[in-house]
Amino acid sequence: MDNDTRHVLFRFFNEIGIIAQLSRSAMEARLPKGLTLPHFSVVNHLVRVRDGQTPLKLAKAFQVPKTTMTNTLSGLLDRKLVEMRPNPEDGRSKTVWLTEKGRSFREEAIRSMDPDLTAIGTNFSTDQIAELLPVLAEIRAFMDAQRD
Amino acid sequence: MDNDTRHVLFRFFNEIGIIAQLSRSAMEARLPKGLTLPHFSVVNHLVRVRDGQTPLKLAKAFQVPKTTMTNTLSGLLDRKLVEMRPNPEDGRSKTVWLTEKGRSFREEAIRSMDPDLTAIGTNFSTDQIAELLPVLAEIRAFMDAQRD
DNA sequence: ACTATTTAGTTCGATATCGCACTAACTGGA
DNA sequence: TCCAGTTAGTGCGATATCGAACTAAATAGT
Repeated sequence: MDNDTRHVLFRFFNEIGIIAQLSRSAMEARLPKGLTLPHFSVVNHLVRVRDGQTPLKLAKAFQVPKTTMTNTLSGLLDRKLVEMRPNPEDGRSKTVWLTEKGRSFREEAIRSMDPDLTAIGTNFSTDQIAELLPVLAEIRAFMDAQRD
Repeated sequence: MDNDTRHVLFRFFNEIGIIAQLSRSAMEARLPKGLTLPHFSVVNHLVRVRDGQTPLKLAKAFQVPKTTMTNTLSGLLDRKLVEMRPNPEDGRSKTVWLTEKGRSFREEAIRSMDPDLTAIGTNFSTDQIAELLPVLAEIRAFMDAQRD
């Protein structure tokens, strides 16, 4: 493999990693103490997609081991942002539902992140960022398919 | 803030986060058991930039708390991939140096990642990825400046 | 020179991630 | 109707991350 190519890819993943790290800590700085990005992400996912999903399905959606999802969900349960109900279709399983508190937590969190997003939106062309999305999505999909 | 804009930015950071997660686990799958991405990154940094830096300087370069760097370095020390020497310019401080084992570890690690990088290099236009770098670097630099 | 403040690094405790192993429940084949 | 194998979720132990508090050394102000 070409040395320049390797270098480009290394830099690419390096930039990606740093931005991910910075955005994560920026988001967590806005969340109530004790809540992390995964907590928000799960609640957000339940709003955007739909609630009532099983923990395993969530673990797969976020590509984390199910033990990690168990842990994340227990934090949300402790704070009553979600609740569990039995899965009528499978006695081993559960379903995860948003509470009112969970929905308002999400809205509040999104609102609190607005200043940071606005800062980026005003300093960068949103169109330019939007143009990155297809490439990023392709790369993400490819890597996702590779992992196994 | 415009709802569409918010959505674009959310998706952007979401894609970034997923790619970071996937690339991290892909890399770690290639590393010797017990070594993580930060371990590799530090060794790689010492080769690319130069060794003999202080732990604090490394912590700042990677934007992690110094306690995290202490922990990462202790893993590298245990495996004799780096060694510490006193800092002649500051009695409180240390300097971190690569060992021969550290250098060959880095080369071996890079070699072992080649298949994965090649897969991406052949399925995507490297030029296209290279074009993303300036934008990503700008965003990274902006966010970096924001955090405080 | 002396003291207060700052700085480099570590220790400690809390929490997140995640592999392994376990239980309970479902499924498929005789 | 059994039983073997699979699947959903959890408990536990190991390690990573990181804030708070500490020690030792440097520095700044007087």
